[in-house]
Amino acid sequence: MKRTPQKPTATELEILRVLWAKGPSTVREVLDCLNEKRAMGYTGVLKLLQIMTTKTLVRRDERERAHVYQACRPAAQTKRQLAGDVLQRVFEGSASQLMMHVLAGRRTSRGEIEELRRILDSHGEKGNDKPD
Amino acid sequence: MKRTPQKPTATELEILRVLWAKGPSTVREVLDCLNEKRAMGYTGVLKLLQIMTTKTLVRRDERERAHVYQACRPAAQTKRQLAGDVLQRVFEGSASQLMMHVLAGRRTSRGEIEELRRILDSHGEKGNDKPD
DNA sequence: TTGACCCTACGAAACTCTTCGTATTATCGT
DNA sequence: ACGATAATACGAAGAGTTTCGTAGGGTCAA
Repeated sequence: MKRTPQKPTATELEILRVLWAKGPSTVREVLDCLNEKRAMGYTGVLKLLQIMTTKTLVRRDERERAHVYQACRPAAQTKRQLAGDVLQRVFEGSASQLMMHVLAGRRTSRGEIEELRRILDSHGEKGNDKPD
Repeated sequence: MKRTPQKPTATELEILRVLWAKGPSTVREVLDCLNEKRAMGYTGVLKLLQIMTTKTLVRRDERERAHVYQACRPAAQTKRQLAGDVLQRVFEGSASQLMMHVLAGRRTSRGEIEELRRILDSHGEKGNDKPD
C-alpha cells in the first residue's frame, strides 16, 4: 500500500500525454490517438488504463458503457515529479548540471536559448509562475 | 541483440555513479560505498555488475582474484542520454519546458540561477564546451 | 594440511511491465 | 427477440529487474 502518487512507466506516460492533450477519453479514443505514432492493441491500452486506475494515475467514469478515463493529476505536477526525479537521480539535484547536459545533447536554436533566458529572468525576479 | 548502449535501470545507475566517483572498483568497494546510503547485499551488487557487464555498461578486469569493474562509457555520455531521454519522453524535446518544471519543482538559489545564465551565455556564444 | 575467510558463479523467487487471447456483457438495428 | 458489433473483465505468458541462498574454489595463517 503506497500513499505517494506512483511514478508512471514509459507506456503509461504515453497514455497520460494523450489524456492531457485530449481531455477525458474512452479507451478507443486513446487507442486511436496512440496508434498514430505506435502500434498497440485495444486490450493492451485497456489493461494499462485499468492498472493506472488502481495506481490512481487516472480516474474512471463508468456511467456510460464506454468508460471515460481522465488523468488524476495535472500535467504540470507529473512533469515536475519526473523532472525532479531525474534531477536527483542523475544530477544530484544540480539544475546547472542537468541544463549543461541537455544543451550538450542536441542543437538548440537561438530562439530556445532566448526563451530559456526569459524563464530565468522571470524566475529570479517575481519568484515563480505556474507552468502549463 | 542490441547494439545501442543500453539504458541503465535505477539501481544500475546508482552503481555507475559509484564507479564514476571512485574509478575502477571491486564488488566490495562498490558495496561499501553503496551501503553508506542504502542497504544491499554483496551478491546483489555482484549480480547487478554481472548483468551490467553483459549489457556492456561496465567492463571487467579479471586479472586479480577480486575482479575490478569500471564504467564503459564516460559519465557525461550517459548523463546526456538520460537527460535527452526525459527531454523527449515528457517534454517533447522542449528544453524550456523542462527548465520551467525543474525550477518550479524546488527552490533555486540565486547562485544557481547565475550559474545557469552563465551556461546559456557560453552556449550561445562559443558553441558548446564539454560538461564533466 | 586444515580451517577460516573471501570471492565468483549460478539459479531460484518475487515482482513489475507489457501484450494477447478469450470470455462475458451491453447496445442497437432489423 | 436475434444477431452483429463493441466494450469490459480476466488471466496467462514473456521479458526484465532485483534480491537471496548456496555452492565451488582460491588464499593465507597457524
